[in-house]
Amino acid sequence: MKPVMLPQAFFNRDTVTVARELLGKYLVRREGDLVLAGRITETEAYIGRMDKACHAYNYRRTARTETLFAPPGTAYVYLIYGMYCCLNLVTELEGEPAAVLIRGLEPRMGMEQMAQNRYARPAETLTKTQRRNFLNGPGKLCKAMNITRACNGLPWGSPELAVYDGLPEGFPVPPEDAKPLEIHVGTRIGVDYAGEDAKLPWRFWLSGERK
DNA sequence: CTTCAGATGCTCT
DNA sequence: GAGCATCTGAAGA
Repeated sequence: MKPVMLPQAFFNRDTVTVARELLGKYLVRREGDLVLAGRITETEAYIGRMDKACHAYNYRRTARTETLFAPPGTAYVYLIYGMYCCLNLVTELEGEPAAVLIRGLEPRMGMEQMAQNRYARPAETLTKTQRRNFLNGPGKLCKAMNITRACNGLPWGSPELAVYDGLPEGFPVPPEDAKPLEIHVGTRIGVDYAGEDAKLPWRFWLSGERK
């Protein structure tokens, strides 16, 4: 199967649907000749129209949330806890502030570079625990792929950041990726401040994921 | 395996 | 000034 970048229309849909359907797709990060990629294993939906957990709840428009009002597929990257970045992809019609948070990946391309970005060491020197928890968190995957606030607002179609169905030419998809997806549903992480909305079943992950 | 303190700076009130 | 869509390393079970 030939790899194709998801069309922008993929993101111009209900956010919860997009979050579910992003599982198993490939996040591809490019910087010059460098190509990094990972299979998406965990996502969460955030919908400003009615969701207290969303930064743009009730259409709140500030310098930070401005990106959430951008066209579908736009990258929304923000700093959290003063140290880590989180990557989201904007969803729904332009002007509807909503996005999917990418919470977890399995590494597929550029393992060596990602190990350097994350631990400043060769991949072969990583411990079992480091290897097992390599990209299973929103801050971890951004660190590994050098996704920073400089990526905030990147429009859909930018080579620097894209989501593919399949891996780029020359990189065979592992057989395990061809198996049918087993999707789990649960509540979102770290949004207790959102009251009742914290109970919404808007987190999705593939079996095999830890946590 | 688990819990837990501490890091660190931006965002909004 | 308070709080945050997190992570790490150390210590204990």
